[in-house]
Amino acid sequence: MLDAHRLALLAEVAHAGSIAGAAQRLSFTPSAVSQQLAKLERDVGAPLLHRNPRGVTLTPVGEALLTHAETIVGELRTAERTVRALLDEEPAQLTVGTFASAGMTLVPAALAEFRRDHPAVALRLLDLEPPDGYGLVSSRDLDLLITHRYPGAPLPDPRGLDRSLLRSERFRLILPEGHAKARVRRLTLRALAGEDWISGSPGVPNRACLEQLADAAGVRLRVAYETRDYQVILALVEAGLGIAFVPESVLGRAGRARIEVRDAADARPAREIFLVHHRRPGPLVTEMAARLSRPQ
Amino acid sequence: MLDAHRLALLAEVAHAGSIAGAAQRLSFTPSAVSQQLAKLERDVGAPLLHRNPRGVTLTPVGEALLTHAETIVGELRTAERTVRALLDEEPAQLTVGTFASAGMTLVPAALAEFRRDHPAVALRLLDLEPPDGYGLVSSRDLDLLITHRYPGAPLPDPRGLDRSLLRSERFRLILPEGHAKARVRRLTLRALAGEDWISGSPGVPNRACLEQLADAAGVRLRVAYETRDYQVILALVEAGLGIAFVPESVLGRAGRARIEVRDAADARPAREIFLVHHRRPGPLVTEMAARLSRPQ
DNA sequence: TGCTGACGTTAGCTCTGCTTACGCCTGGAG
DNA sequence: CTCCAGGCGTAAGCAGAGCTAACGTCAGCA
Repeated sequence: MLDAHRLALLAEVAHAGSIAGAAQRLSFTPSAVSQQLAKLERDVGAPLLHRNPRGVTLTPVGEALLTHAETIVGELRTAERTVRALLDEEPAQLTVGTFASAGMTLVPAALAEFRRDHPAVALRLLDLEPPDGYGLVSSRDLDLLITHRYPGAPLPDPRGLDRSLLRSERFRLILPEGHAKARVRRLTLRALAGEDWISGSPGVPNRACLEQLADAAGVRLRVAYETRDYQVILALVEAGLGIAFVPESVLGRAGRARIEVRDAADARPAREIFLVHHRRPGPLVTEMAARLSRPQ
Repeated sequence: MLDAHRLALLAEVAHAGSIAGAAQRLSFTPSAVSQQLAKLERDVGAPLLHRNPRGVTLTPVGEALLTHAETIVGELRTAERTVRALLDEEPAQLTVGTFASAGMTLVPAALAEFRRDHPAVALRLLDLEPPDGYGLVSSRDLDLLITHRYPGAPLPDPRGLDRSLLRSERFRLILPEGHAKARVRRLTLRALAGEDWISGSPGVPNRACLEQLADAAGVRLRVAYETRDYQVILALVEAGLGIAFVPESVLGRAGRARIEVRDAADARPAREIFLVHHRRPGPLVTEMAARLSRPQ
């Protein structure tokens, strides 16, 4: 039988992206982790990691084993919670994983309410960008994951977890105040093809979405500034450096003073926001999920 | 995090019913097993076993942990199989658990066919009486379980496994050849209340079923001979010592020479036979299940 | 070409975990 | 009642697993 400790180590290394990183998180020396992984590979009979000069990546066998490792670690933690619950030793801790913009908009209100009602519960927040995070829910590093999908991006395999649509959030077009195109009644992507766009780097879902929209409209957009941080995008637009699509929620309730908010007639993207948790969530998870679902 | 090895040990001890028994199966000394269990109890923070003079039984916490232990062991074995399959190292082994009478009737034909088509696959057969066996499927000690339910007996929690009804098998009333009551056209339980009955000991599902039937008919039956072995029951009836209900299949295709087979008009019990296996069975399991399902 | 950061290896020590030996307890046979 | 068998637990000792520390190796970079 495979060794669960070593599998847990594999999961940790996969998440950290390097042996040294995992070792640090676990308060071990890299050597110890390396040796244990070597033994796991001997047990399995095949290499699990590609040793790159900068960190490691998983082989196909390693990938396959990783998903199992995560469910096993999750089962071990579930077992632990079961007996804790039987012994009335509630650990009272809730770890929520969010993507950056949700962490600034959706989550704080729910978190504040939750904290008011359950001051004894230790709340932890983790930043994760999709499609990461599912494995951490499987392994119970995370109690609740808030994740999203941009149009066209694939929806990851739920791996036996419970996933529900929290809401669908449309994107708005933002322009600097007084921008020439802001006066146009019916804005289209085609009409905006000549502008300087602000978006994420290639590969970031944000950017992929924008390029897909442009393809659909038959135009080619020029991305003049690259950043994945929506707050930075807002600042750049405010400074008159370009235009962008941003999720409605990052605009805030009151809106921004020096920004014009419009819609493109031929491109109305929206991202879906999902809640992911274990099949039978505890009461704390259920309550937090309910708070997040409540319209604000 | 709990130690998976110790949890596996707990499962082994629970199945064996004693520390010494588990130790023998695992080729350890009882002392080693005892020490590991003591450490597991310290980890958990609560006793898991009642130490009886003859063997051990689980505490409620132990029971709860056992089900988790079984799924964890099962997950570990699943992980192992996944990588074996990726590396094309099929272990080619199939372990089937059956109850005694199925082992003599249902299974042999299917097993023979299977062996003919897959001579390289190692077949193992385990005898188990319901409601045991589900845990062994969870922990992958068993690939396929054939189990049954007598009328009125509770159906165990499937625990995330796949359970399908294989068939429903009625019971027939058997009497010694030339028995006075064998001439009666319409036999009833009430009319047979004065006879010597042959059945299992109290607690055996067989016996519980008989008593329930008697209650329903408003009579009290006298069990003169107790045995759970249907072959022995047949022999006793042949010898003229009493009458009994037996599953149809134990009568064999040709029937028995010195036995009269009848039905009771007011009591026509039947037991349900189930197939239990993991959610996503491998091809060998699927094939064996198909063979068993085929009417003979 | 030297420097940095990451991984791997080796030697050595600590500590886990097994065995052996022994004691305690209960239930059944004589 | 006594004795014995079978079960569990504890103590001491030893082997091996697993960690640390120190050093070696390699790729990328100035």
